[in-house]
Amino acid sequence: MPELPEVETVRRGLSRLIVAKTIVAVEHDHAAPKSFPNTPDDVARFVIGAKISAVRRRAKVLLIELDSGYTLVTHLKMTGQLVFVGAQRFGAGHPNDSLVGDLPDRSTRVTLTLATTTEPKNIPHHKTALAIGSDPEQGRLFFNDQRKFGWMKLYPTVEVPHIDFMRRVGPEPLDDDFTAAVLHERLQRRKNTTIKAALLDQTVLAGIGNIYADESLWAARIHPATLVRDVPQSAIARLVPEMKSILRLALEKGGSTDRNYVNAEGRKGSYIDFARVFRRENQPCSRCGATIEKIRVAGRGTHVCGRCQVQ
DNA sequence: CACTTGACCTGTCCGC
DNA sequence: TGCGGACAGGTCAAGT
Repeated sequence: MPELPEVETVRRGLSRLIVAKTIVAVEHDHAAPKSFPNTPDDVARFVIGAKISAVRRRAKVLLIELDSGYTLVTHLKMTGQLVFVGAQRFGAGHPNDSLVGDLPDRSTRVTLTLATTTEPKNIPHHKTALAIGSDPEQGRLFFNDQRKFGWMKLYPTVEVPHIDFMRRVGPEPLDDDFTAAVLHERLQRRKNTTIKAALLDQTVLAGIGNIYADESLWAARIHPATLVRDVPQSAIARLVPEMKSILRLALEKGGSTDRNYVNAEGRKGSYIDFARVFRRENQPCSRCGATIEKIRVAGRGTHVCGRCQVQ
């Protein structure tokens, strides 16, 4: 469920909370090796003692860039969370809009302990933790994931653009040069599938998942089950600006918390309160008053107004 | 190549 | 109250 607005919200939070901090220890759940597949040796050499230089995003992928020349590439998939807990908050209470209790919990896959330190990196390879002398621990970054679909993986930074997913992924919908003409062109390869399946295809465009596909198609009055070849260009011309404004509003609201999405501080997003169709089955359509239905399109639960979204 | 379906997981909800 | 099964959906692999 973390889609573009959720992942971007996490990125912004992490940018503020963890950049310029040094990773002094790494723990991970050995029972879930796919969550963090790197070897202890690589972790000791390229993660421990490295400083976080930037946090970037491409599509739904987060890139935690280290000054060691390596990047922690992270995909939250459906139930992943990246939550920073500052040292001052250990043992403190939790805010009302928080979804996470004391961490780590049983969903925790990876824990990065962070500190502010200027010590030179001279770390024996066999060490898994860096002695930091009197430098205070600044907090911990927890990668939690109930369903274990998500992962965090270390790549050389220069190789990140060559990862299969990165090479194939489509344009960012919020970029200024993403226009209806661009989407129309990208859709040519998926003429015989439904418009919803095409929007979910990350090689067509980046960052759209089930929530924002349904919301965008409602806004543009396009039925999700319409075949791409039957979607008129005028409808694509409506879709692109609607999608952009929905994604911008979702960013403003800190994303959508449907199940367990939280931002880098463990707090929920509130876009779902503004959603027009998502999770609103059996409620009246805010545009035409007909009852919103939940159907199945592209193998996904799909929310649609059967009256004002035309096929 | 285009397209669809199943697998990966665990927590929650529904019906019995 | 317990329990089996359906369901949730991002992406990749395998199938048609």
